[in-house]
Amino acid sequence: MSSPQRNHEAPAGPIHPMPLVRLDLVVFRVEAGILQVLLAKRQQAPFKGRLGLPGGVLRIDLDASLETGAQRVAHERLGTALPQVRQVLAVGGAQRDPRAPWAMTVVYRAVLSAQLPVQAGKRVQELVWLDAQQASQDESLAFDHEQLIGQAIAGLRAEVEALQFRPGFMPEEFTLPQLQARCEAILGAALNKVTFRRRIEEAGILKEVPGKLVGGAHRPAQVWRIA
Amino acid sequence: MSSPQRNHEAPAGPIHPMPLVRLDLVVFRVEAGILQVLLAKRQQAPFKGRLGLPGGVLRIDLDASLETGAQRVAHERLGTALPQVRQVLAVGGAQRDPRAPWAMTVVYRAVLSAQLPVQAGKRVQELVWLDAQQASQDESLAFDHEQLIGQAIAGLRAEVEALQFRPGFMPEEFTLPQLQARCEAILGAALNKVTFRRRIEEAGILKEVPGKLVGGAHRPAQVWRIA
DNA sequence: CCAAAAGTGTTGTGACTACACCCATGT
DNA sequence: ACATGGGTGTAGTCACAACACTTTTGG
Repeated sequence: MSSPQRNHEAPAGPIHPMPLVRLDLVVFRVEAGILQVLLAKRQQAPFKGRLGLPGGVLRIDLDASLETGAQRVAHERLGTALPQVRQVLAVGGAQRDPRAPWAMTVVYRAVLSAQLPVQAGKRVQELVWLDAQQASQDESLAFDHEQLIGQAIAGLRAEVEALQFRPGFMPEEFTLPQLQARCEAILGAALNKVTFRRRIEEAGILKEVPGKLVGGAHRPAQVWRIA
Repeated sequence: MSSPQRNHEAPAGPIHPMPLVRLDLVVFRVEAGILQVLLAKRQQAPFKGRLGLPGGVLRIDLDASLETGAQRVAHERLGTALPQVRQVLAVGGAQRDPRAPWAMTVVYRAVLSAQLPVQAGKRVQELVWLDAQQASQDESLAFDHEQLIGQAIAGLRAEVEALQFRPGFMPEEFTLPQLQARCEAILGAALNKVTFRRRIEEAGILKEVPGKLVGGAHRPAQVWRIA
């Protein structure tokens, strides 16, 4: 009885105009113990010349879903694939963007694991890494992007506190001190070494690789992998 | 309300078709110690006759923002205002809804505090309260609504565990046993009385009202208010 | 042998739980 | 007086943090 066959049946009721739907990206990395966020200098109005999140318009002819759309935007604007994007939230309203009578944005976040080379792509003048904590309070950013960054940081921190590491969060192989340092940078606080290792152990999310890695000029550390 | 002021300076680039944007509601209540979710029997294809989340199409001529749009849909479909709606997530894709070539949904959740009388409104045949936990695994619901319900439950539980009670979560005045019972129903687990009260105390989110309330035929309980 | 970082054991503290107990009211 | 649920005190347990310590490498 539920046989959706006719794909172009008229919607029950009048056809209403739809808003402009954009996809924006909050891309993080950890550099020198600091959580940084990737911002683009805007080439167009509004907020021309200011810094804002890289993003693009949803293309219903190209994107199979919101998430794959976010991946496409990453490719076009940043020239790289993003590991494990996660949705932050959606915002929208009539006064959001002067280029359209009604505009909304779906925001995704991702963490770059290694030195995935990010390079400016289509319609991006320049890409800049800013301290994420500072950017989340920087009123000079375009739109309400500083608030979106704050929401993205909150979500990322919750995930790290729960030790939910997705593939792509770290390089293929890494040491526990490296992982702990990364977590500390994201959380903005020091973690206890004993507790951290015990929780990792109990979570059972890592497995060791029977090989070692030099750590400068000292005792080498055990190498691990996710899952 | 907001007159679309034709700020149409041609968007830099071609104008792309936009998806159908819907707003769906996950409305909870607690009845007899069980967390329940409100579902509507669908009058139209797809999934005609099945149960699904009440929702409606975003109207850029009526809605100032996504959130106020969710409120409007609540009024139209349920005949009531929803206290403190919170966004769950947005989902969308090309194959989502046969009525449109590309459709997306922004999902909001809310908890009805008292017996706010919900009644079927425009284009709603019948409203039903189901056990929320069961509904989150009920494959017979329309679309992927059982997954959306699961996400909404997870978000609600996280909020309750953090003791983040918004106005409207409870009636104006209530007792601690009532609040604890409500939390237990939402979490689906018993809470320790001592710990619960100590955490409430430390959080400082409630204030007592110098008045009492009878609790059946026994010792009356202290009455509290939020904030 | 020394420095420095990796990794482990030990102890104290604080939060949660279980349990017991007192309090206030209606019958 | 008693039953019933509201409210509080006490002791045991568990997780975490601080600290000390051992281990392993390069110089």
